[in-house]
Amino acid sequence: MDTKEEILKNVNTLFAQKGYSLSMSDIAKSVGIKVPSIYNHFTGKDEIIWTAIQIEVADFFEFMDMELIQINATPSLERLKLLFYSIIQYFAYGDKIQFWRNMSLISNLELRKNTNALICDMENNMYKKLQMIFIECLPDKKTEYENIEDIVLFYFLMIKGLLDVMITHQDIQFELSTYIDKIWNTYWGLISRA
Amino acid sequence: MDTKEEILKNVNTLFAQKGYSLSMSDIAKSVGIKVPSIYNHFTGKDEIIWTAIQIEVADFFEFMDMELIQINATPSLERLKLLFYSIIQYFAYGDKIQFWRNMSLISNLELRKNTNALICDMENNMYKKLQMIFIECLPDKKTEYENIEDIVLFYFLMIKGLLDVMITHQDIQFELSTYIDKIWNTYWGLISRA
DNA sequence: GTCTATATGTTGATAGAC
DNA sequence: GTCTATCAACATATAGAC
Repeated sequence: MDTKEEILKNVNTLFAQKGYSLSMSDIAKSVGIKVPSIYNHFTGKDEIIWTAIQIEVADFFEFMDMELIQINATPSLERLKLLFYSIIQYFAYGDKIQFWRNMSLISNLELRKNTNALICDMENNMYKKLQMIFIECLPDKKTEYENIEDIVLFYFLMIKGLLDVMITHQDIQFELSTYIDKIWNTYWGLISRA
Repeated sequence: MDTKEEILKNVNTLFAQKGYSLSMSDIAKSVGIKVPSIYNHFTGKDEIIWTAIQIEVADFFEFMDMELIQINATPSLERLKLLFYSIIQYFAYGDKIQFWRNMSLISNLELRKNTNALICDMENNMYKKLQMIFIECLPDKKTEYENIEDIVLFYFLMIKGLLDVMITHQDIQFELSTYIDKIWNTYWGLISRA
């Protein structure tokens, strides 16, 4: 792997741990080079972080697209559950939740604005795709189409809320998988009867 | 107001903006004193931040207790809605969402552990109190007691998810109040039919 | 209680040798 | 492409005068 890729890979971990306050020396140390060498690949710290963020968002986007294709193979009723668990697992792996959290808290205003705009774009795109999945998966239910919008919104909220819980409980003993099951069952129970 | 209070008040804003990476000179400048003067009131940066966090969590706790008392005056069915809007408004005021977000992302491991433990304690306490409100407010519904637990869990998740959206959309044009109404109506619609 | 002066380390970034 | 050397600015923290 070339140095540039190596830098970006390590910045992923460092940004998750320290957010925008990660230092150039942190990066250099993790890669095994000296600080000035970094400037041969990037113009500065902001460019490195912004690149890492763009890659991570694109990665998640790609992951979601792959998942949406894959779930076509499963029975309609199972798809939403499968997708839910996949998304949670994506963020649970490594430090991804912390990474995404730090994205929205960057103290550099311009960088944060760009980042949040990127996240919103991605979410709106996902929102539309999810809506189609929902319409497909809940055809025999009495759910009106206008309600589907709200139910998709809730699907997002549930995931966001769950990720928040996972952050807060990161350092303490916690039966996560039971908790996740409970949440899904509640959600499914609620929308099935709606 | 004495200097110590003034420091803590300003640290509240600074921590919301910069998180753990706020600097002693940031604090000094905001209060209008020199850095060494801060050490006459606190042993160091960690103590200041930890104190500010404890105060904020206690403040929220107190706020919730006051709200729980106040809503007794409203009709049973309106209580949960009123409480929902109150909580959202609490966090929407000033930089409180950012403050709470930064709490869970402190790069100092020990401080973060203590902080998250504090948050969990507070939430567990709130959880129990909310459960009682729910049992009181949904007596004529066919909701079984075991379901109430899950519905309260969802009440929390919905709020957490909504706060996440508010963070992501902080810098862009966004019809927040419409969005909030939509979420509440969906939630209420779902649990009313359950 | 607040200050000046200072210690000691770290930050992001650049110049220029190899 | 990587390095050493260097920079000015900043960090947390302390000693000691007033």
